[in-house]
Amino acid sequence: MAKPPSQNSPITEHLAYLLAQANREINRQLESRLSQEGVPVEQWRILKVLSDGNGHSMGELADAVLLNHPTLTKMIDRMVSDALVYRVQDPDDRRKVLMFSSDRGKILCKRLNSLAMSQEAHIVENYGDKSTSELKRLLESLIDSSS
Amino acid sequence: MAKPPSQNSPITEHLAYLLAQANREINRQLESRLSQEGVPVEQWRILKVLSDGNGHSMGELADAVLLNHPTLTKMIDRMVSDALVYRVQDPDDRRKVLMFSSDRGKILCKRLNSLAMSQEAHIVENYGDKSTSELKRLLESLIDSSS
DNA sequence: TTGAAAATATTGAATATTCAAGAATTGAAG
DNA sequence: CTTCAATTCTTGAATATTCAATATTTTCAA
Repeated sequence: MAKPPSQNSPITEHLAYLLAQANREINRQLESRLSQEGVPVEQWRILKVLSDGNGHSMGELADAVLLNHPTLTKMIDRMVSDALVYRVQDPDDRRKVLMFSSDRGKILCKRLNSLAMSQEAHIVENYGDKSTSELKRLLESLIDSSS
Repeated sequence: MAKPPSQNSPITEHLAYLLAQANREINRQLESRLSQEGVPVEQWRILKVLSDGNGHSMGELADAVLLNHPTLTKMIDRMVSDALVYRVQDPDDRRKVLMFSSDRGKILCKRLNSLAMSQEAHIVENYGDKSTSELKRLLESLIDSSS
């Protein structure tokens, strides 16, 4: 069994570092694909979450897309300017703002999904089907056990 | 075998998303521990890499600690102010700047290592020894296959 | 019912990061 | 040699993120 990192272990033996490194690499690849549509990764996440057609509050959305509230607010401002999404005040709780994807946002989202799917296909090609699904399973389980 | 994500799959089925989510969670935990010493995660990485006592050029260091060059330059400026590290011009190639950890930096690094080790121990407790080492193995292999 | 506390989203100032350009040095071809 | 391209690091301006404070609405206990 792998030993845990000790005082003198290189940083590459720390789980936190390996996660950061892998995330950086994969995120860069995705970023570079999505740049074809001029859209940052976070905006793809937002459009994807909103693509279920239901309204999502800013709080829900911030959790789902891994951004904190003020950052999300400002990104949504930009997306509203680009007519990709729109705000509606929640009639049941007027503190909340419900976000929806516009038709334009939905069309863009489909193209972004294709780019993201093709990235994942590319990873599976190099890295293997079995490793990919095993890694996903372990990541899900790590996330569960950490929250 | 797990199916790859399709147009309508939730974002949680994408490897890129799972990596981002896991990284965010684990990084936050580490950040919260290291804040006890008032040090951001990136500074721990820098001190750890420099703790071998060898000089590392800014370029090397930027790769190793997952920061791009200008960001690293500015972080190093702060750490020089705090007397944690110092710059030496490389005598063999005067374009390069070699970075070294000061004694103060080395002492701080030991305390930070302990905090990081205790975090990893905590993860292993909840998540399991076997899962942790398997996850590390898969991450290393993903990084290899992606670079 | 009222008033204080909690929840939700946004704003503005402070901070940090990134992009593009610059300065210094080296390498290498003519 | 000499000059021109490549490498390395830093800087300054533009951009983005974060922290703390604010405004609004809801909840709930007295």
